[in-house]
Amino acid sequence: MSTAAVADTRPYHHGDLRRALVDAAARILEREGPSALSLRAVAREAGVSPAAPYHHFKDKNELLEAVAHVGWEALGEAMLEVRQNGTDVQTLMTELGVAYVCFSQRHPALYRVMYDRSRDKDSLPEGMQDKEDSAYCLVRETFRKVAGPEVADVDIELATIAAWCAAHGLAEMSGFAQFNPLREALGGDEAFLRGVLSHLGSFGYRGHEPVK
Amino acid sequence: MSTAAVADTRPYHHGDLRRALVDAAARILEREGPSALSLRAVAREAGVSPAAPYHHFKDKNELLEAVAHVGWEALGEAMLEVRQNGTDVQTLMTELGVAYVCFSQRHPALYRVMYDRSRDKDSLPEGMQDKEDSAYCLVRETFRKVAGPEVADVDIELATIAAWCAAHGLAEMSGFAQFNPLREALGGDEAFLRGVLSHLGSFGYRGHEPVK
DNA sequence: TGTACATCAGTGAACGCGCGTTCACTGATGTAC
DNA sequence: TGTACATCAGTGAACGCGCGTTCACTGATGTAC
Repeated sequence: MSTAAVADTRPYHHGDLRRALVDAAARILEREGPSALSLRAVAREAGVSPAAPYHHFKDKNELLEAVAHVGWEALGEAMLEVRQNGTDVQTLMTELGVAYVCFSQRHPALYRVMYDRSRDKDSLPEGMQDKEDSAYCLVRETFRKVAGPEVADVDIELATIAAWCAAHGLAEMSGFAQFNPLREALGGDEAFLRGVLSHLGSFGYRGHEPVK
Repeated sequence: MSTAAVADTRPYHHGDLRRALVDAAARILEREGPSALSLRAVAREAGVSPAAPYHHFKDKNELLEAVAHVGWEALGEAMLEVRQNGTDVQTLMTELGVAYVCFSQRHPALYRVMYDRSRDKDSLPEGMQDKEDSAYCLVRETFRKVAGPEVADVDIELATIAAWCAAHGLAEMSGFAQFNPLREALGGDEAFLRGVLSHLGSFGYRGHEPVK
């Protein structure tokens, strides 16, 4: 009884407005897309005045940064889950790519914010290449295993970058209408993704070509 | 003498304002980036009132469409130039990729507008896959030559899409700061691009793998 | 060749809008004594 | 345990801004006769 009133009337202090704002931003992205993501809209969605966010973020930029950060974490988790299904190391690469692209398809607006911010900064999120448990490093380690110990680090790194670029490109383009006939011919979207990813560098491949 | 006055005073009617507006838009993109590209800014840059563009474009959307169209044409031309240097068909693929990425580096803001519009429409520019002389078809034909006649059309198409995705991904990511050490180690940006492009699918490669 | 007139391609002022940010404020919370 | 007070985290009104678009207009051009 005594708690009923408390549940009804929102307290003046929110408790964890910072997180609530980031969540609200994510909801707006899912619902209305990146162009609707204004500071005011986020505050509105969180049920708070337009000035409130300034107690938690220096400016709009910093809020977007936090949103993107959450996105990168989620993308990393989605990719790390693939590891569980202990298949052979060859198909693992393709499955990582599929996981990457599927994430971008599930959260297209969030993915766009993530990359827009990266391009504005000309930088991937900090630490992505270094943190041992990052998705990027998982890809690199997978290449390492496939390649064997005699392959130079440079080549592993280049292959990792190439794979990451391909996944990003496919993430942005996989929905294009031009691919629909092919997608249907192959029996659905995932089959299409696997098809594309497994044809990376198909015919131009010249064996492992070390950097001189 | 009689023409001096004409040269000084701009005539009331512009002559080719449509083209002038698209040019102005391109200039703004080079100078200030995509976020500065408003209809009003374009009109200002072209030296014309904010209402003038409406005699040539239905709305802002249609103007951006025209800007993107010019961009795609230019990208196509840049790639078709590669054909001239009649090298072997293997390195041709890499060089096409380099041409693609270099274009995006020379015109980053324009490139961004091009792809932003494509994603909004979920579609590459119309006819890109069909027009015989398009860059996309050049890539496909190149794959065809490398692969030989016994390879199925589906596999050629998938390989083309994969290559295009990789080029797009690299175009958007090549400037990232994380890659600077590697870029310098390889001796410059073009070497870096060639390195990445030539490592596409390196170790995951399982030979040409036909779609069942 | 001249003239009337329709059409085209501009002008410039105005519209309403949502934005990011700032400001003085106030209610709630935590802490020192 | 109570109280004074600093600090924290909200409010809501206001700021100036640039935007896309519309409107009534006007100057220039082209055409029919």
